[in-house]
Amino acid sequence: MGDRLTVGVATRLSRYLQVLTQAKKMGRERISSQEISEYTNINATQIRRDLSGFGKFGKRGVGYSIDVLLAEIRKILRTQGQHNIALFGAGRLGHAIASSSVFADHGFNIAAVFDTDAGKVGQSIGNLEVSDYAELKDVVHERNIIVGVLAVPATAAQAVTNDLVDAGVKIIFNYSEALLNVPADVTVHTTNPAAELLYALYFYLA
Amino acid sequence: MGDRLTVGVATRLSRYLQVLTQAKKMGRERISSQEISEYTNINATQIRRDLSGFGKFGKRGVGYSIDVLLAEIRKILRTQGQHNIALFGAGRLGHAIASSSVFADHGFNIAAVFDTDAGKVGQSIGNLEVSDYAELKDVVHERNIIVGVLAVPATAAQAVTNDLVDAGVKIIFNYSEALLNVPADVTVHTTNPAAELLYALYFYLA
DNA sequence: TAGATTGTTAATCGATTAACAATC
DNA sequence: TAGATTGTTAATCGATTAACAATC
Repeated sequence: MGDRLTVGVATRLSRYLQVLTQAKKMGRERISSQEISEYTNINATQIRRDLSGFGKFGKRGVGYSIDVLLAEIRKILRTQGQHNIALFGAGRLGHAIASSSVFADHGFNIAAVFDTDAGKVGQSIGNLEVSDYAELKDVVHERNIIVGVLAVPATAAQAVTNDLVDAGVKIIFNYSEALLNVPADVTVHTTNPAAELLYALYFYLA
Repeated sequence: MGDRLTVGVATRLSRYLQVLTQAKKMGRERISSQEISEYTNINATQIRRDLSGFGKFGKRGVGYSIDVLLAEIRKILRTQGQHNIALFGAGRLGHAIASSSVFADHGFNIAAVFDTDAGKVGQSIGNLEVSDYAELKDVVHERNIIVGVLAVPATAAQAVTNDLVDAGVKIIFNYSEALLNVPADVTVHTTNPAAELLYALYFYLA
């Protein structure tokens, strides 16, 4: 099947990957659809159905081998390789992101850090140095950066976005609350913690 | 209708609220279903359908008044009041969260900050002081804290979670990558930036 | 009036769920 | 063998989409 996955399937497979990665880190070797369900809030039958569409990866009465499932899902999502991303903003949030393993665990390598504050150029953040913002376009091309992660104030987000779009980046991950205007071929993901809390709160109060 | 919203509707309404809040901040007064669609990636027809189930909030040919829609959705989600939350972890991520307006914008007040490192007690973070972790249970009750936000290392997340569950907190917002075990009546939301990137990447590569 | 956008219908597609045989 | 869990079916429900009259 060279068919494109539906949005729903791709989203769910990504979430299984997240759980499997973490379960492996915790030393687990096998996992059942029921357990994945508890961590993702996705129905266990649906998990089995999603997976069985691509092959028989599990063992009845036993569950799924985490290594096998990780490899299979990465194959399906075609995300086995390493991908370079650039981080914008060397403030507290930028440092927190750079020092976290959450991107590295999934094959995303932070290949550059930028800050519009020229005074920060050359400062180190993790094992990287803050690059000169003027070199954005060159760095994106040289290091084949396909994702821009925005850890900048909301007031600066649109300007950085425009420069990223200009440089040809097609995926933007927005940690600010700004609403970003981009061309139709650019994808923006805005993190949304308060909205998720409101939703949890509704079911708590109701 | 005293009926409970479906999970899907509650999720989408929360996302509309996020966009409306930000659009208002940017000085906008009106917005169309098409614009909300561009920012949320939710189909415009579905947005109108979600809203029209509760009343006729828009004006044909014009769009929706942002103020009207904000008030109506808050009414529907019953999230008009202020809610107290507690932040765990006074590191870089904790500071970034405390200094952001993302929770305050939606009526969430950070009423306490804790850190398991006793050396940090009394330090200020924003206009709060880090409280003594030993007082967790008392503070949760006194300040009526209903959400715990975890900005702690993955290795510490389960222990803090257990203490929160013990103190009666039913909603946990997990910024670490740890898989948390909780009783069935406790809701955990784990942020998942890498999984969302994987999903965006699939559609970029395909 | 002309243009824009809502509110609503109807048709289709995907998600959800229960149930259970297969089998490890 | 007994217990557990997958793989799969079938039935239902909600999401998605196109289309368009109503109306601002």
